[in-house]
Amino acid sequence: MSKITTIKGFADLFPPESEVYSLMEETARDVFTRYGYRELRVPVLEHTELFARSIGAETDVVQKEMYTFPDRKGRSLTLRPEATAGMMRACIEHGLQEGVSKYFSHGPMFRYERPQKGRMRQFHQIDCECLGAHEPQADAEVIFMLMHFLGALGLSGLELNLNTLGCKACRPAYRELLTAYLQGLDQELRCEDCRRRVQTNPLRVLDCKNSGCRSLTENAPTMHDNVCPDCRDHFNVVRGLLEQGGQKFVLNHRLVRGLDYYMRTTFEVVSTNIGAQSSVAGGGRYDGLVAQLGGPDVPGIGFACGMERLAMLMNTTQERRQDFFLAVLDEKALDQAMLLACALRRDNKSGDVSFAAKSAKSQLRQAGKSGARHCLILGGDEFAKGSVLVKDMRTGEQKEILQEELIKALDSL
RNA sequence: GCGGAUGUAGCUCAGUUGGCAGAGCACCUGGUUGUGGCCCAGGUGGCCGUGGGUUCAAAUCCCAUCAUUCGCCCCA
Repeated sequence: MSKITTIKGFADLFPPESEVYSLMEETARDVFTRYGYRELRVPVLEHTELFARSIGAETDVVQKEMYTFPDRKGRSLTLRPEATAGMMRACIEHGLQEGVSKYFSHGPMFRYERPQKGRMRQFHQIDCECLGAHEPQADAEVIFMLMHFLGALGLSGLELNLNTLGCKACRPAYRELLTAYLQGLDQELRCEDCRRRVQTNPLRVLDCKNSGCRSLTENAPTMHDNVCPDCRDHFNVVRGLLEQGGQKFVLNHRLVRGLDYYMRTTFEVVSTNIGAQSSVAGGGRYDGLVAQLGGPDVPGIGFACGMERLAMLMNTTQERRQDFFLAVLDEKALDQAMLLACALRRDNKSGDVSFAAKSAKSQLRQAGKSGARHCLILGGDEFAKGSVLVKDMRTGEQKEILQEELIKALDSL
């Protein structure tokens, strides 16, 4: 019989790693709530069209990375490759309130890519979306919040990259300008991919990691120098706010995001020491997206954090702590022991109880490994007296205590 | 989709020129009739990824295949 295994690019998370993910989720909730965000839970499966319309039909994500399949009635469904589209869909479907709405979410996303370090086919993101604010103060707040969150996870050594992508008024002109510039040095472009990109997505040439391409585009016109006055003013306010707030950042004119809906402010947080997949969070403004999905013309800005990548940066040494381990030395006492343990748990104590009467030595060993503060020993003698022997695992002191006084005794020890 | 590396015990990995399948950690039992960590003794645990080939003989050499992994692409 062949073994059934996980699907390629899908992973089981055991402790302590699973606990790191819980910690990230709790921290996110704690921090985001302070900024007025509330949780939105949306489905993992959506109509394919949602993603085609929001992310961009020409992007790699939509063209070759989605888990798309027909349901039993032939409708095309897709496992979400990112969170924003579904959250926008939900907001539109249930009617947006006037003013600003702030939502966060977290959960699994799916992309059919070749797995590698920090990249799974099922991966997890924490997302924040702020709708209804076109002002640059909203951009700055979102960035402050993201950095606050990453700081609360105890991460350091991260770099915030910032850029503006212009808007639908000024980006087309820049795109032409850049294309013309790139075609001027077409022969010298070293990498194959960039030759193709000049045609399909010229902005991506700026983002190429090939050092030859990078030096060739060193003097290319930048979006930043070619945005319209409105975009320039917007970006300057964002930069000014970050500076005043003491948030360091790097202006990176090569920062071009892969999803079509981004405009104006974009940002990305990178780490230098987790291998090739260095981007741990990214986001930006997407003012046209809600309208594009059939909703009102409401502006938006948000970001996504890659939990797998954050996990690589967090130290996973969380010690196990329990209040007790209940060792049972006599078969007669097994039932009573289990009931006693449950009573302790109802009284907010945490701990394990033996289901089988084994040697004192082996159970003390087990108690030690469980990290229990006290080992409660219930053998034939204690069973007869209705008591329990309480051993302090740190000092080794032990004391016999009647079972009905146990709860009070554990508190005072 | 393209390249490179690796598959041997639960985990991390040795395994020489082709010659009985190994270590450390973990786990279990005992040393102590009912007392952990340290120490000591013993023990469980393997289709050597899978299928074929060469050979008297294959974990080892050859072919295929699957899986994992690191890069590219792309993205969080």
